[in-house]
Order: sequence, then C-alpha cells, then structure tokens
Amino acid sequence: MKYSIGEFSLITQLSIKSLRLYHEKGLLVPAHVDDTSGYRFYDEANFDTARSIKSLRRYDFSLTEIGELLEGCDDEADMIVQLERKLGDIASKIDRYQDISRSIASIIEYEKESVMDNEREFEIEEKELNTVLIAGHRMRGRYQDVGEGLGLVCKTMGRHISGKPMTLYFDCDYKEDDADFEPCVPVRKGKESEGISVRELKGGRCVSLIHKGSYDTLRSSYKRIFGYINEKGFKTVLPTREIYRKGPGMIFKGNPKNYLTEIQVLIEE
Amino acid sequence: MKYSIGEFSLITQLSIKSLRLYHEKGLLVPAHVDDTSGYRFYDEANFDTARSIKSLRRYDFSLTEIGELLEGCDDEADMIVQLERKLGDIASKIDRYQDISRSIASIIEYEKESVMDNEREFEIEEKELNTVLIAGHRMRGRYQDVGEGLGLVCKTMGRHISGKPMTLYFDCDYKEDDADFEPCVPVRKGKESEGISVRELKGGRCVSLIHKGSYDTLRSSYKRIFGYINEKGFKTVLPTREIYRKGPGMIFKGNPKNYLTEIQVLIEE
DNA sequence: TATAGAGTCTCCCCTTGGGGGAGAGTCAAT
DNA sequence: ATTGACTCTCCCCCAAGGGGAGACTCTATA
Repeated sequence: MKYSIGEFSLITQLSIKSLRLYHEKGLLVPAHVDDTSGYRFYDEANFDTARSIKSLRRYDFSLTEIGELLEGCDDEADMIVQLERKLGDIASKIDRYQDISRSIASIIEYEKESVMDNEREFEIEEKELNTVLIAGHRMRGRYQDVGEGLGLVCKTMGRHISGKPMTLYFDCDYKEDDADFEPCVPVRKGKESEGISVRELKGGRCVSLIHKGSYDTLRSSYKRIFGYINEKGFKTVLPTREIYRKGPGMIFKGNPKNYLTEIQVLIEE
Repeated sequence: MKYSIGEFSLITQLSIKSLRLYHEKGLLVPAHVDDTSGYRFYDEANFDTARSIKSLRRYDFSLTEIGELLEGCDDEADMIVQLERKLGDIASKIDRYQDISRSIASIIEYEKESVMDNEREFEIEEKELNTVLIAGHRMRGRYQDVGEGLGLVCKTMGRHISGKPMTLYFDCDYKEDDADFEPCVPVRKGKESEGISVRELKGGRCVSLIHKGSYDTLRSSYKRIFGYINEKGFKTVLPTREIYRKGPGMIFKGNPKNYLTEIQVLIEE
C-alpha cells in the first residue's frame, strides 16, 4: 500500500513541510519516488520511522541526533546511553530555568515592595534596631565607590543575603576623597573570606529618616536628621547607616527620583 | 568620555557582533556615530542600557521583549507585569522539561530491564499470581487489533499505570477474525470510563512460559505450554494471559527477535 | 476528451541571536 | 608614508520548519 505525502501527513500528524525536510535530511526516505513527477510515496515501514521521529522530537532531540540514533539503532545499549545523555541535558536545562525563575521572583518581590512605599512621604522617626548578622567590606575612598564594594559583597555572599544592602560610615564628618566606610548586607550565615568580614552588628535606639530621590541630594536629609538630633540633645554613636531600600534596580537603573534611602543614626540611651 | 566598540565590548562583555545587532534593532544606540567613518562611539549612559540588556538576556527575554521593556521602562508597574508573564513562561518550560525527563527516565528503565532478560533462555515454570487491579478494554476482532486497544487503554490511564501491558484471551481455541480479548494494564487506581473497565483480576496458580521473538511465532510457545499442561493433567481457567515484557518499544520498533512475551495459563488447584 | 480543482513539486525568503569571514576603509604610531 | 590594529558593511551559516510563488500532475466530472 502506498500513501501520498498528504495522506501520510494526515496519518502521522507530521506536516508536509516536515516530511520533505526529513526526506532531504535522509531521516525518513519515502519508499518510492516517482521518476517523472517527483511525487513521494510512503509505505508501511515508513510509519515506524515516522513514529520514532515524532517521539524523539517530542523528547527534544535534534534532527541530527535523531539521524544518528536511526543509523545505529541496532545496538540498543547505545540508545540507552544517548537517552541518558539527553536526560542529563534536560536536567541541566531544568536547573537553569529554576535559577532564572528564582531570580525573577526575587526581582519581582523587590520591585513590588518598593513600589508600595513609593507614594508615601517620610518623616523622621525614632525606633529600636535589632542586632543583625552582616557581611561587609571595609574600604576607604570616595562615596561613589560604594557601589563597587556592594557588588563585591553581594556576589560573594550570594543567596545567604537576608536583607537590603547598606553602608556603614565611620567618619564623624563629611570627607570627599578619603571616607572610611563599609558596604555590607545582612546575611543568614556565612564565613569570612578575603576582604569580607562577617559579624554581628549591634542594634539599639536610633533616629531614622527615609530619603526619597537621587543620592546627590542625600545631604539635605542628613542636615534634617542631624538638626533633629541636636534639637533633642541626643548623643550619636558611630557608625551611621544608610540602607538602600530602593536603588538602581537589578535590571534597570530606574528613575533616581524614586530611590529610597533610609538614614539611621544610633543614639546613646 | 567616549568608548570605541572594541573597548565597550571588553567592558560590557558583549560581543562586537551583538553590539552591532543591538544597534541595528535600536536597543542600544551608540551615543555618537561618526558621519564619515561610520565608527560607533559609546558613552556612560550606554553602560546602563548594556547592563539591562545583559540581565534580561540572561533571564531568557528575547530581543523584541527587551526592546518593549526598554521603551516603556518608565512605568515600573508595567515591568512587573512583564516579569510575571516571563515567570509564567519559565514555569511552563520547567513543567514541560520535567514531563520529558520523567518520560525518558521511564523509557530508560523499560529498556534496561528488558536488555537484562535478553540473554536468558526460558523454560516453562509454575508459579503463583497475585490479584491485581487492571484497566481493560474488551473487544472483538483480529489479534492485530490488540495494539490499538492497548494504545487506547494506556493513553486513558496515563500515569496510573503500574505494570506491563497485557492481553486477556477469552476464547478456548484460536480464532482468526473474531477473537474475544481484552487489552489491559495494571493500574494503581482509576475510574471507569467509556469502554474502559477497571476491576480486580484474580490471581492463582499458573503455568508460565516466556516466549522470545516475534509475535508471529507465538503459537509454537502456546503449543509447548499446552503440551505441558496436558501432560500434567491440569485443568485450565480462562482467560489466558499474554504479558508484553518487551515489545516494540516506545521509540523504536526494535528487533522482533528480542521481543519477550510471557504466556500465563491459570490452572485449577 | 477537455477542463477544473485539488495535490504536489522545487525554489526562495523569513524567523532568533548571533558567528565567521571578505573586502574595504580608518586610526594611530613609527 | 607605511604598517598593523580597528572598524565598517555585506553576505552566508546554524535549526526546524512556515509561507508562498509558479509550475506540474492527478482525478473526477461534464
């Protein structure tokens, strides 16, 4: 019994285009090709091959791989090896996509959270801070270098990170070029490594203000918060903290007008 | 500060080819293009865009999607929607790959198992069968139609299947065209549906022989097993069972010489 | 037997995200 | 002025087909 390509396509559920491609690649050669018309005709034996190809395609084998399998299909042990290799491929794809999935989920969480805060106006408040475990990288230089240090710390600690990134400032006054600071992140656990210090950061009573907008305008908020502290007669404790509640985002830099930075100054009780 | 495409490529870790492509697609337009030489020059602002593109590519966004995101990046809420859509995409990909992974694993198991039996020679033996839950599709016709019925049952029961497919034969003698049989599979659980009967198949003492080779030669094994039964003076109980321990395989038809079919004839105790 | 309509053929272009290379122009240093 | 390093555009390539054009071929009906 002979089947034209159209009939064969209907039966096997493979498109005519695909059948012609498989013919060209030598995967599924029609039983007979008419010399004068060039028409392809398929027979019963072709059904088995068609079924094999369909299965393998469903399992994400490439046409090249299918070709190799169809050639050497006599030794079944070899086929098992191929299947196991494929299983490994698939597993690593799953791993990769799961990584991506986790990353995207955490980005969404980050963005959502900060969008919520976005409409509020913020006032100075006093509050109690808990002691937290942090990993930090102490350095000297200009304020712009904070980003770099933060990147280093985040990359090193990876998924142990348990909170927003922050910077500790150890100077009592503003220094342009030789500031002493420590970009850090809260972590669940972690071990010391080159340049990275892991330790507890003591909590306590503090004065806090959330600054909205570009980092260039941070100093106006510092002025406000220290004005408040002086007015109340508090004595401050170093280091001062900056918590980056919403910064440049993990994908887009975003609009600096929407950046949110919390300034925390600990006070003696 | 201006960077040539080579420098920019080194810094951003994007290939020159990619950079030119992104320029062409309008995703990452150099800050300046020299009129006469056509040389591309990038500036600081381009770094942010480059970083965004790299992140999004890592998260499996297509260039088209990235383009749309870069256009409408002012409304962040919209970006969250896009990210969530992507998250859904990724999740469905993971699902799909996990399905494939499971399928391949079961194929491997099937093939391995049967390869092990492959070298053995088989003799008639008597053994005890347990009662099992089966799903079957009773039908009349030719023996060749067994395959179809089995396909139906397997597709319907899907992952509830818990053993090798088999056929029950209800005729006491060989009928060419109007045999009465029931392709079925053991299942863990399952509900009746159109044409499918789910029930317990009673066990008992039986005479069993594993037939090696094409189904066309099955009758010689039947002759042997019934010869044995007559010799021993056993009385048989219908239906007779054929268990397809290794058949045409899920991908390749395989070599019929290696097919293994167990014939089980229950006897009165 | 002519013709219409359906089926099939080959050939070409398109998709994604670039890689590889040819041939020509440009830049900076010697 | 020349040389070597960069860069430009343009073309072809990958996988697995999809879409369509223009030309044949087959079959059924008038």
